[in-house]
Amino acid sequence: MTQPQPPERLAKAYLPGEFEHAVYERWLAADVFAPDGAGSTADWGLPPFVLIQPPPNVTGSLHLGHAQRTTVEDLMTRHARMVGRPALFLPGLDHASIAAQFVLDGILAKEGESRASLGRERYLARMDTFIAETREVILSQQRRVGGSCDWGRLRFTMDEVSAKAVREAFLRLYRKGLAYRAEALVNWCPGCRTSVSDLEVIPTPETGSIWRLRYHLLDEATGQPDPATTITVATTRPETILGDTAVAVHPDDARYTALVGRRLRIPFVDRDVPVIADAVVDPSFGTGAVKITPAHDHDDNATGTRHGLAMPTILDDAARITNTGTRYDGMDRYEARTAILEDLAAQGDLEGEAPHEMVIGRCQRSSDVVEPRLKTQWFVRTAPLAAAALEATRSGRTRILPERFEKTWEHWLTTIRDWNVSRQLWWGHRIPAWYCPDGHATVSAAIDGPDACEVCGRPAMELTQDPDIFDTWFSSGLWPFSTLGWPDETEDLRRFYPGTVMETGYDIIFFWVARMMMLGIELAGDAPFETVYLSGLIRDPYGAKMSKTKGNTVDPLATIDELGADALRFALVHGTTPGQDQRFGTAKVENARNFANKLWNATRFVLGARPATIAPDAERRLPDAAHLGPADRWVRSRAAATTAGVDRAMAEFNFGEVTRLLYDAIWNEFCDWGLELAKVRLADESIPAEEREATWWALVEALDTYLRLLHPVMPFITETLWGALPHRATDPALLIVARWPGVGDRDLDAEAQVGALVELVRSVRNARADAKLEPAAWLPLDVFVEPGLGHALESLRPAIERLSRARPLRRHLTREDLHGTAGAGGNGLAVIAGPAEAIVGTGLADPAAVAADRMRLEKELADAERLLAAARARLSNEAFTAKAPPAVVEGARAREAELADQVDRLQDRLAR
RNA sequence: GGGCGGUUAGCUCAGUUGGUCAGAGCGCCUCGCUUACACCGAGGAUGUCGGGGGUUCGAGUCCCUCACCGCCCACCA
Repeated sequence: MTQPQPPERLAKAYLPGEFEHAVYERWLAADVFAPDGAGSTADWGLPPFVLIQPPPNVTGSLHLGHAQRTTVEDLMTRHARMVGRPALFLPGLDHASIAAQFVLDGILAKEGESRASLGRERYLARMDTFIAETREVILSQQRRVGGSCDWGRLRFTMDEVSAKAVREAFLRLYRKGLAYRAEALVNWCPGCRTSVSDLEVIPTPETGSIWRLRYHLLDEATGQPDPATTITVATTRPETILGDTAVAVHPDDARYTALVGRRLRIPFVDRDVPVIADAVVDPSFGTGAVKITPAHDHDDNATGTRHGLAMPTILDDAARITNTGTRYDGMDRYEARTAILEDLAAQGDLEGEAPHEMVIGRCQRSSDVVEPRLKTQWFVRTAPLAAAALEATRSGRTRILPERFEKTWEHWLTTIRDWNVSRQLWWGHRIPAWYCPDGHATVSAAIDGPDACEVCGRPAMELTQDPDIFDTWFSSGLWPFSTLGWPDETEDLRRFYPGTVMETGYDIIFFWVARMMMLGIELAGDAPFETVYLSGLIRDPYGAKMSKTKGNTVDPLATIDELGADALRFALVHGTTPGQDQRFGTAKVENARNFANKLWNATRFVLGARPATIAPDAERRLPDAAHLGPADRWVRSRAAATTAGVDRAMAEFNFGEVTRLLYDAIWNEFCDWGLELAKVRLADESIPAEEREATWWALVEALDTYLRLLHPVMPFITETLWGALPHRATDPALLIVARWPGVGDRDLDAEAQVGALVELVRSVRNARADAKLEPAAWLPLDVFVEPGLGHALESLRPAIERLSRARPLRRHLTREDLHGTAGAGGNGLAVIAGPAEAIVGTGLADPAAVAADRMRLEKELADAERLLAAARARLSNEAFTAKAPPAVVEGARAREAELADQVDRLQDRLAR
């Protein structure tokens, strides 16, 4: 460990921009981010903590969602590090093939270029230059937020380590029959010119039309259409009649029973197709007769398979009509729709049109209407993988937080369909499958591909590689182990797989989390993480999802520039609940900045209040217990209580609670009372030096504890302030690798005594404010406290005088004495605060003040009587005393006694 | 059509296993530049915890139901 640095000077004002960058540089220089770095905490013999982070898109820039994730991830990592676990927060980037291509295509379009005009090779070269520009952006932003990532282990899903893992993963899946190639219906986006997964199709409610079309049945004798016998189908997609290969009706639908088995002619293509019976048809919908287009509709495809129907494809990559031999070939799907409707109308077969509410699948990326289409693609067989993933969560091997998402998880994995992993894009991992002229497929993990066709032995030169690439999520799904060098048996893989916590937004639970689970268990032999922590989404102040197109994004960097990264981080977790969306406005960040400012100034005060008998560079000492006053003991005890609370909240992943506890403890306890009570004592030369020293050391100790506890959330300011405090010889130079505080002993006596005196001061202030007395005026205060409080009162007398602006403060040893002398005749403001009572001397008070005081006391009496009545009613209920736990009944009795006493005293006072 | 979440002070939200839990921040009102902090301090006001039932000695806290708002999943042409 490095020697502690001498205390630093703190600037008068809290200016986060002045030190955040420098602090980050110090961490980097000290090599504390790597779990095995020179400054790491890895040597304490605890198991590693591995945080798995969703790698942001390489072309992206930081939005609040990233900042929030980074904050939560980083705070867990920092906490683990301080606890002493070798903590790995591995940073990375995702190549995001479809998203990146979408961005680049947009840029190219502005230059008058396109994917097609450049060609694959030049396009990919262009992509390389593009991401070279963008990749540093997001990484530097992550640093600004304070992510304590191990930059030496930075991974990119398109780097060679990842590429090797992708090839190997696919080969292994293929060999086990878990990856297969087949012609199947896929979701085709005509805009992106690729297939997309089911998850990337967004069901969009829209108002369209539903048309009724008339098909002519064939005369059984002549085989020609019978103008008199027709069947009417309802469709929202008239253009697909060109691909119809049947009309289906429900088997029990009496209207059509006679027609089942007969044939009819599809117009324009002149195809004769059967009327079939299938229970998929809902007789109550439309006309009860459905046209079947097996190549362009998911339902119809299933129907077609059941009935062995032909499946002609009638749409090309651009969703133009093709292959029908009609005049519609070459027309766009919507042009063709219009044309076909016109033609049908012309021949009298368009029976009607009606508006229709429906749900249309649109591409998540381009918003184009997705077209179901038959295509030969690679698929991953998900059933066995999903079963294993479910087993992992059901057995508790992997825990999902918040737990309610387990239901979603279960549902999705039990109904999952095979995963289409082929994409007709260029930017991504090329599928490592080669085909020989005879159509045999050879999958190879070798970087140069196979030597020969594994079926017929044709040489490599006669083989051609599949032009398609993998779905981005295929490589992302390998992230927890591909980043560690898998499939090689690396030291990192051995140490850091499986990971500990995976944090991400609940919106990618299926896209990413499920895929990591499935692939991790199958390929790396174990579930990739112990805990899945799902964060809520950040929304704008009006509750809308933030998006660039809406222009309602908050730029985290601008916020950091203005208010500091610590404030942003604090605001992002303060008052939040796991998995719950949060609306986000700058007011929260300002509050957090104010809190940081408070902490800054509190530290400045403590440093400045150092008794002269302690050298500026003194080594940190524990206060000598014998010299501690009640307030000092209170401060220490409250720090212990806070530590215990923070530990509990951290263990429950309840980070909103962590910040709440610290905010309250630091602001409302430590600053408002701890410092105020210590202030007078520290400045009082008449108090023995050793006592003042003890007080100061107690403050330093508590502040040290709070800085440690707060460090995971507000790393920059805590590091800076901590650096300015005196340290122990055993402390490291940097807070980031300092020990997480142990839970100290509570001092309940001190808590009770100081708590009572704080209450007394509050009550006095209250009474003075109610009576509208001059706040600055020093007024005599006569006090009685119960015997147990006497010592604490005397010890804190100067502070109490100051805080309640009491001069002189006279202590009475009996209640009678207090009221008899000071409060005779009802003079002065009476204050009754539990074990303490006081009278604020107002001298010859003006009648208005006296009246106001009386009103206050009467209100207090009324409140107390009401509460007392409630308490008594409760206790007189035998069911309560019999059934409630003894501790609760005991508490109620104590409460009753207390209230009764208070009522007595108030009545007594009012009677004088 | 299923599933999940939300409905608590003017606004944004916390409220662990049911028993001083009716709270915080912002905003608002009244005071105060007291030598850490006006990015501050002292004090104050505002809620039948969405509606209705139920369980319980006791319910924002558990159960049922209804009403809105939002999200996810889903093959009705």
